[in-house]
Amino acid sequence: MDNPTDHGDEPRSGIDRKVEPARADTGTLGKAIAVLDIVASADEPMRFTDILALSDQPRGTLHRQLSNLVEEGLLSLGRDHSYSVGIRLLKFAARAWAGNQFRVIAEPHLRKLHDLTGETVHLGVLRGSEVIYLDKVESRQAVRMYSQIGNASPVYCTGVGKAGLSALPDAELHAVVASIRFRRFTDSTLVTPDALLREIGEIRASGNAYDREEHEPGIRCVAAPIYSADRSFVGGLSVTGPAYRISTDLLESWAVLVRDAARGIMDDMGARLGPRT
Amino acid sequence: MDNPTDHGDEPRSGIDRKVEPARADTGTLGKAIAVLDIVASADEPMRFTDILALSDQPRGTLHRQLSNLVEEGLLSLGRDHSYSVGIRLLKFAARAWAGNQFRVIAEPHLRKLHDLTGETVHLGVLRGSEVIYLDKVESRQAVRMYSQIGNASPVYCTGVGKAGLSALPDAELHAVVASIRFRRFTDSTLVTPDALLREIGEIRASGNAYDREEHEPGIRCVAAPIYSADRSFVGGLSVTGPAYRISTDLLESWAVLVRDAARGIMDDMGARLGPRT
DNA sequence: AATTGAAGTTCCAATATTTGGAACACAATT
DNA sequence: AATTGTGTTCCAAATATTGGAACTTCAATT
Repeated sequence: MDNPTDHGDEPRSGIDRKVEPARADTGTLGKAIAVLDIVASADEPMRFTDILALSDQPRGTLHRQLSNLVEEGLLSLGRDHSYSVGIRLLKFAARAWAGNQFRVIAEPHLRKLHDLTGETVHLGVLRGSEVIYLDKVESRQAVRMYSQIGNASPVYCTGVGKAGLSALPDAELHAVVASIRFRRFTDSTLVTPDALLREIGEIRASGNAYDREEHEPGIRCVAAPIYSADRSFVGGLSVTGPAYRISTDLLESWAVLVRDAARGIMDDMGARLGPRT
Repeated sequence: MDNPTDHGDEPRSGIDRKVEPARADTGTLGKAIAVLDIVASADEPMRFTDILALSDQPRGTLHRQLSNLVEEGLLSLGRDHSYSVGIRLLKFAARAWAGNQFRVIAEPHLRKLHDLTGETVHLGVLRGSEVIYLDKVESRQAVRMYSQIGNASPVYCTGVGKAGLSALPDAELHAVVASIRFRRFTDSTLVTPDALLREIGEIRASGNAYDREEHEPGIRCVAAPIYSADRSFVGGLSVTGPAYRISTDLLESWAVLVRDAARGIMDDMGARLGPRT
């Protein structure tokens, strides 16, 4: 819940002062978005000097970039000179969500899976070494949905993440795994590339990924991968619940349901996106 | 859609160059975001040529801009060469929402207002001539929340919008009103600047704005403005319900509740944002 | 199967934009 | 009043963007 989008790093260069480029060149836009990302990744509003310390830009340059971002509504500048993410992004995101074909297609399947299991169902897509949650169906909607949708979690300790990884071609899989900065969330968290790759192998064989309290203590889930034929799109869905209520056996009994739902979604994607007439 | 800040030079120059809404100059970033906005404003994925027709950029330029946006994850490019809004924006928006101090402060007040009235409560902020909804509390959350949050509606035919307008200094108010392109949604929609300004006067006097089926037939609401002392921030909140259930008298009886909630939010903002230590 | 045309992509010299160091302004603190 | 920390502005030099034209790809049509 904290690592920024940057992946890709500089293998050598003993000093690791700055993060950044390594991405294909996106010019001026890329630099501006990197600044936006810095602000978005912080837990609270940042002041100019804070951002200056994290970006490796000179003062004058950073100042103009921030001004432009504010002018465009992508950032908002408080009276106390603190920058936070702008509401214009909400508008863009509402469009991104409503218009996401994958999500729209998946929605009825998520509901059905929720009806069958009675537990929370998640839908997510891979983005670099993160999973971004696209949708969620749960019984009690007392908890705010926004707390989950759009949120990013690590690939290596979530069911949806590992399911997605299992669908990647080996070359991409290894590239992603190599870019992961492992962090131990619980006693069960996989914290080495080897352990993760071994598990990916099992997921490929069985068709299901599990999160055995690897991200949050007391939370388990079973997941299955969803992907387009050419792997240009890779994600997954999962059923999640508290360990005290969901025994390992019960969880495993849902595996086939989750696979079926994933299969159904992929069939629908093929039908709707494939022919394209 | 924003008011042009002066970038005064070129006093005369009889020639009218075709270009642009005269926004303050945001350089390369602004052009890229304008392209993003074109894609986000469409109802379905757009192909290169469609975008080309709406942007007044040459092919080569537009192509690079799109490539950069895709590379940054702000757009996604389908196999069929169609562009749609990228999921990275969801991640940014999740941060924008979770971190929005105004929303966080307002939330308990929204809930209380919902408890008192039993109807749907909205929270929104002004952005140019639009209202962007930040939060929503309703009884049945069966309807997906995302369908509302982040969505933009016109200022001139929504309760929150008119409430917000009433809190603007006259200069800004007139600038915004002048920029509105009125459209008739229902028989009751206000479609002239004069009618709108007259109503703003009444709202300023009474402290409450009403939407009397002006945006959607059968939907009424009562709203009140929320604003910071220096008007750097302007929004509103409202209670909305179906006309068949909410009589005009009932709606008016809630006016004071809505004003009280707005007052409570502003007090809390003052307490939390004002001192700032 | 070959042809055609529309859609998408790449290239590169000319041009406009960004860069970044340093000076300037403002506010809070000593 | 002086000092320090922060935010803002300025402008010549460096760099990225621009946009017309050529090239490629794909699908429809002959």
